[in-house]
Amino acid sequence: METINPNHTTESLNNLLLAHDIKPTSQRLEVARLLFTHHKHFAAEEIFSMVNYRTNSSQNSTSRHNVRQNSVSKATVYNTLGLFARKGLVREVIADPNKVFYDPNTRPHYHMYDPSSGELTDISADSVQISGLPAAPSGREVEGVDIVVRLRPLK
Amino acid sequence: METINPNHTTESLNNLLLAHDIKPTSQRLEVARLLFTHHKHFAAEEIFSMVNYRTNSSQNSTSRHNVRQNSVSKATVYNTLGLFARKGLVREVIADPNKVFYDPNTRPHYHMYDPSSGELTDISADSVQISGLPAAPSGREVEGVDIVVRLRPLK
DNA sequence: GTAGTTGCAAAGTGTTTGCAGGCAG
DNA sequence: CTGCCTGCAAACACTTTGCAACTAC
Repeated sequence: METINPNHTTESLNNLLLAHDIKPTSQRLEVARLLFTHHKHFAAEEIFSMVNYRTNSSQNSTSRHNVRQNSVSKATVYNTLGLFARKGLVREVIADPNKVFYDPNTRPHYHMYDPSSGELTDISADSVQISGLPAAPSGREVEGVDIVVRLRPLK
Repeated sequence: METINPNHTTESLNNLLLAHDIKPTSQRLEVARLLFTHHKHFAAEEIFSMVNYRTNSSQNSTSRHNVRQNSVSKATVYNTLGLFARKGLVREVIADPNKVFYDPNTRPHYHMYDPSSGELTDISADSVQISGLPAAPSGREVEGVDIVVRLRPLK
């Protein structure tokens, strides 16, 4: 289900952050790497534990840019994710009342969610047509339209 | 914004609960009354405080069915709302990561949410057309499709 | 130096649970 | 009597905050 995209070098992640007006610190790069090398939606707690209890397999031996920090504090993970979301690098997905998912895909698309497995998958916006949604009331504008197809196990 | 529908007598609420296989206790009737006499979406905490810090204006003098309890505990409010949702009396709306809204309208419809005001309003399903959503993966079925039009204040 | 960043622990918020007592059939 | 219902307080999960130490330009 989860695929790895190895096309993100530390260099390109660096540029990605800079392009979004985010100063690339080693912690932020750690979090960004997780988000952008896995095609998957993560909750903050998952990111926190992945960053801390896992040694990244690639470029662990001869990385010359930074001393690899094996830990990013919880506060920093949350702050970083909030920052990424504010800067438009990732998108928050509200599908489960218990946690926010962070989605590295910021282009319009929708989601399918299975609460029983916690699995959240993308639905491409290309095939989906919606019409007839009302306009925003005065003084406000539409920020986005979220669609969540909610699944349950077959009886 | 909020309208009162006085058409729910204690009697009809009683039948409503019974029809949904819920034993009508005085606490459950309190919660049901709140949900069904206001055309509004409530969060659990709101219901908790409304039930406890407000005297219901109607039928306070000569109600002969139950001694009016001026308080419903927090646990009971949450248990009751969970029960109502499980039994299909109300619907949970996941629009805000901080709280679950309970919607007395269980027929298909969508929502518009303004996080800055906390206001959640209905969008009738009649006018909205969606097509192209993928089928559920094997072993699962679609429980429902949630659409949330997310608003923000105009700049 | 100065401003932004980090980590820790503590606090906070919404929600759930364990359990003893209560009430209804 | 028996089983469900209730209320309290404690526990919980996720997230935010205050603050002192740190780092980079």
